[in-house]
Amino acid sequence: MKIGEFHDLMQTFSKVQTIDDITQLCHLHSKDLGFDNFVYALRVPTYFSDSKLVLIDGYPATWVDHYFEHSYQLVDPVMAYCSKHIVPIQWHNLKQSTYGSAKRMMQEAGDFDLKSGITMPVHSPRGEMGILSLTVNQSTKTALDVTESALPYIQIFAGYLHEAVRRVFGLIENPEAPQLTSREQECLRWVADGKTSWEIAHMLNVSERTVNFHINNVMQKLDVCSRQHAVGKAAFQGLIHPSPF
Amino acid sequence: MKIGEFHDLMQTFSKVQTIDDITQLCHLHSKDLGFDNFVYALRVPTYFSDSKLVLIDGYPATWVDHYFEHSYQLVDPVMAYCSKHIVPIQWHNLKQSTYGSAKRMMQEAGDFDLKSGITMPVHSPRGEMGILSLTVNQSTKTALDVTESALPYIQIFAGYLHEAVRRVFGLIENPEAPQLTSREQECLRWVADGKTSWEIAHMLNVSERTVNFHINNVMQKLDVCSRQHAVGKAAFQGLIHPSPF
DNA sequence: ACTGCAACTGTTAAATCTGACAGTTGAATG
DNA sequence: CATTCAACTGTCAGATTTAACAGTTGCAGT
Repeated sequence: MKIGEFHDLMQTFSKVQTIDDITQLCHLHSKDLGFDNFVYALRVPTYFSDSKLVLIDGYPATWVDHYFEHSYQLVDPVMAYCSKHIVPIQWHNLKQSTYGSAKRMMQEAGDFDLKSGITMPVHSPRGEMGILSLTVNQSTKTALDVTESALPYIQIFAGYLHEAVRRVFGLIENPEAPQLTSREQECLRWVADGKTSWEIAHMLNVSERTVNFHINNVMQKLDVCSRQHAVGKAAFQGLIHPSPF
Repeated sequence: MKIGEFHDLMQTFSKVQTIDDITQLCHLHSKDLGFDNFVYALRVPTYFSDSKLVLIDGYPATWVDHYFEHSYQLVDPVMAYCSKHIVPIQWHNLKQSTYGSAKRMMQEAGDFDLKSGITMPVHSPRGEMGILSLTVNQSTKTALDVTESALPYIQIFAGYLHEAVRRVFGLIENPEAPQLTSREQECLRWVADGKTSWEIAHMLNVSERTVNFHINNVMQKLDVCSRQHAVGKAAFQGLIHPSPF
């Protein structure tokens, strides 16, 4: 398929309104690219101590259960790759882990018909991470050719898919995100960099009271009652952008 | 050009060792796609109150100076788009801002021959944001066709470019990142979520002293001397992953 | 001229954190 | 069996933050 056509096809993602529609499209497009199965996982951080997981897949439910029961996400070499990179990887090009647990996992995946595959990580502004994997039931030369030639396509695929899921879940706009004034942002940034009120006051040439005043306003706007939490929550919501933009 | 060929071309990015090489490749590839000029900007957070900016471009230096002198990054609609999205945008599809300043900016860009363009944002695991813009000196129908058909290509282009720059700057692996024990991570996460020592102690069923002990260890490992800073620095270095992975 | 709002300032009591003191216990490893 | 290391615990002085009190100033838009 020509890339222009494929790109046009992907625009269907920009209209959908439900997860079911997205699932249908994923089934369709992964078949088009010659794959037998797919899985898309989106991690949406809610707090540091918690996050939501959105799963869209055609995987055997038994495998998915098995995977999370054994906390395989902690040893999965695909996961390790995804948390560091932004371009796709074919499974057979992953460095073979020396850990027995990782090896065992990949073997068990094979038992569930997940033999060859390609995975594309997508990272978005608030730290959400999406992972799209496309799989083939075989590990023949032909199967590897399928993953090879899918390299460019999966990047487009994963991008529009990820954007669609973010849109459906309301992750793009964050209407609740409070507006911080520039002075508030400034103080908060210095707090996040470990400065005390006294230090910030001297840097900004204002009184310590003023610094506390601004930080207090920040804490109220963020609905928290300590600086630590303010830093954590703001970092989370992307409210403190590193300068210059 | 076929996408397979284009993808193979992009693999040249995975070998380069210097920014100069990368610049050459960008010149080459943007010409190939029918564009007159390009700019790639990478924001690398260092602290919350500071970040490094890597610029790779063929833009008129006078425009770049002009841009930063007037702090246009704060009103630039392209920037605003990039900080929220992960798929490319053609400039003529950007919502026209009601703010006079944004409109004036786009007009001035036109005076510098930046008339039509397409931009692709790339976000990576530690919050670095890369922006690749390809431009045409005209705003004719033909120019818009160039941007239109570049939509799929620029996604591949930006991905491999971004990965190359990250590699060259050593942003992928972070060898200095200290290892936190599981208990230390646990405490730190709760701190980032705004809990006091007393609260954490009760949640973990240990004494308050123990919580302080762990957090103290964290602070030493991170070389900081307050909880705020620990949270900020850890969030920055990606040391506290939201569960489950 | 009136309104709204960001930025700014002083004081004090109570809560919380920081850094210093010095250890025990249990699991894993060689 | 010796060693290493994560996890755990107590106390106290001094620093810092939090939450409460009540305002002034100057700019921008209606």
